[in-house]
Amino acid sequence: MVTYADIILPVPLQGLFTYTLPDHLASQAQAGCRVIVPFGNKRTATGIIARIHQTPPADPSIVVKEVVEMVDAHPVILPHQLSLWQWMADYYLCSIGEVFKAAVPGKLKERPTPDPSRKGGESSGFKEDDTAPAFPSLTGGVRGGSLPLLSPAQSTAIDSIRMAWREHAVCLLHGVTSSGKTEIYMHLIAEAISQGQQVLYLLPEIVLTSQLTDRLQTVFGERLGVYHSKFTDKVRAEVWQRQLTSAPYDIIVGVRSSVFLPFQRLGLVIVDEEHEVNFKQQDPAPRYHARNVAIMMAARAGARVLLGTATPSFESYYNARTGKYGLVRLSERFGQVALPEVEIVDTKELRRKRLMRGVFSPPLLERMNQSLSAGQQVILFQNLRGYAPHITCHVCGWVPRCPHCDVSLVKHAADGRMTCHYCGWSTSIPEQCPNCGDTQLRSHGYGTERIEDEVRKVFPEARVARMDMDTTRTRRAYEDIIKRFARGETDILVGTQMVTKGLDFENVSVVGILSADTLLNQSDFRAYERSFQMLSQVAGRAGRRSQRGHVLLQTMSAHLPLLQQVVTDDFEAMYREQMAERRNFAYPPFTRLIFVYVRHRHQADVELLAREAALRLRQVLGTRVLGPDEPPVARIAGQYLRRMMLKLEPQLPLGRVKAMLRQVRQELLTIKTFTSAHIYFDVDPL
DNA sequence: AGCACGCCGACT
DNA sequence: GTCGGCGTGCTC
Repeated sequence: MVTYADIILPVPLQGLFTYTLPDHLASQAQAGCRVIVPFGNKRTATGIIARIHQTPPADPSIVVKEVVEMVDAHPVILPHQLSLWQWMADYYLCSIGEVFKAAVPGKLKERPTPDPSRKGGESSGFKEDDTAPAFPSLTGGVRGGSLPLLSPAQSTAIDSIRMAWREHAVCLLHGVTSSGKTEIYMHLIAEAISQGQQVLYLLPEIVLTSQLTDRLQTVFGERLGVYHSKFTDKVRAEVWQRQLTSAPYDIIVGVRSSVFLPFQRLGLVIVDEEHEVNFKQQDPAPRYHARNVAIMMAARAGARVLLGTATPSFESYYNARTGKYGLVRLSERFGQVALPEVEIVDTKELRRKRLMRGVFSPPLLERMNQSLSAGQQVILFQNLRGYAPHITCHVCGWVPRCPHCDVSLVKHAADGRMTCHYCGWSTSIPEQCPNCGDTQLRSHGYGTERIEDEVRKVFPEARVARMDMDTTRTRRAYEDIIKRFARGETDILVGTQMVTKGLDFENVSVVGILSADTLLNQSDFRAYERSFQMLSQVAGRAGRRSQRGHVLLQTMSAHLPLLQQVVTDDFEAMYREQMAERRNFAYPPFTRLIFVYVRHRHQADVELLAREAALRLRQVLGTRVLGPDEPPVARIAGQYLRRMMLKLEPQLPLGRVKAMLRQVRQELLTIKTFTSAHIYFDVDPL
């Protein structure tokens, strides 16, 4: 009898590919093992066996090829992972091959170079990589330190969490800033591993600094593994392989992609900062939400889930309030840290009175001066990197734009270039206007680089550092900035969102939000939810243990009710108000959204395709289809984009809708003029 | 997504 | 004459 294997290949094509397994390979082949197969014209690819069976493909026109080589003697993808991959492909409307691509470190997808010390075809796995393998950056912690002591409020919270888990797989921990969620996590982790279970601790990229990992390593020592996107692919592949051995890490602290790691006895998943938008992968496919994938993964393993945050996402809070998740509150600040005082600064008024000094208002300058002269530190938040978001010619009004995208170029003074923040294209800043030849090119608006400049002018004595994507290219640079600030070697830290996330600095007494307006003026329905989250988080950086901090929130819309809610740290009021809006306008969590994107290199074709797609979708979904319209940036890297929004009420059979979407895409792409187009979906977009 | 094939334009 | 642009089709 012929043995067939259905193989997952790293391509954006629907479905699996069937190959025959020659007898000498069939005996050792298992689902989850890697294989080398011929694919396409004289190409070979590394794939994963999804299934082994005896049924030839139904389509007689398919010429079945043979598996060339087995890479692994034992599976590198476990059965529950394969099942999770399939769920992701179905739910997020992508191919399982795309999930494979995102899930597995590059090293494991390459054809392995023959290892001279072993026989071919057995190069997989880990040498049991006898002695405990050396993981240079990961070990070296104190082995088995002691757990932190808990306050009564924290102990009560832990009891409530355990209680909630009796009824719900998922529990949301709504704990105000500085309430000490991390200590709670540590106790729950210790409890899980003492029962022989493994723990996954998910964090948004930016919070995963040595500040936290050092602390965890002090307690958990070598049982802790770290999975960070700033580690090399090699290290990530090693962590993966180690998780397959009989001595895996008990705890993995990691970013979004660590939900893909193999766990053999997962008992607990912690998603810290669960509201964080970075948990959602934007591009490329799979456009997945790591929190939701983690919940699905935990369900497969029978593990409990704890979602922690000071500002819950509406989705999670709604799930908790409606009884789908357990809900535990922690409203007491650890060590009686005072809530920072948030002061709204009306820059519109101050500008009118000509009292602004560049981007700085008098109250902000005053607080900064006080703080600096008391030997304390200041954080300044500006949500844009670079020097200035626009340059214009003072004479003719010319604005440099990206030749490939529909955006203007951002001036970066450090390298004298102007750069597209979408495709990365850049060119040197011209000496004179290419349009009229004048020499007066002017900068408009402020990025972090320019803020840093201004700060140095106003506070020439202060030691200033900047933290954004430009200054933290390497993990080293990133850690250095944080460490220097933590040691008090920096007085003022200027930065993008990076400075807002979970970094605890004892000596920060003033936080300045230079302009909340770009945040507040975003045009989508989540603008206020997001603004509240971000503003509360920045505010939380001010004044920890010993003193009450001051937050100065500069804005031109000083009278927005949302800002009062930030001042009083009133999440409930914000939630109630915004939920009323969501209900009225049928937005999540009252509906599910799917964005349908079409992309083409010709503008005329993309419009034609978008119109045709909308027409066909409306035949089935009617008024649930909105658009097509232009997304905020309607051309990226030379490709034109259009977008439709599907608003689906919860009662709608989602499986059938998704099958229809796949079908419509399929049909549209077979039309001659659209064959070179792209149609893709963003399920639960953020 | 890759990759090969095949068909027109402006070069040595 | 031919190098190379990209439009098209295919991958078990």
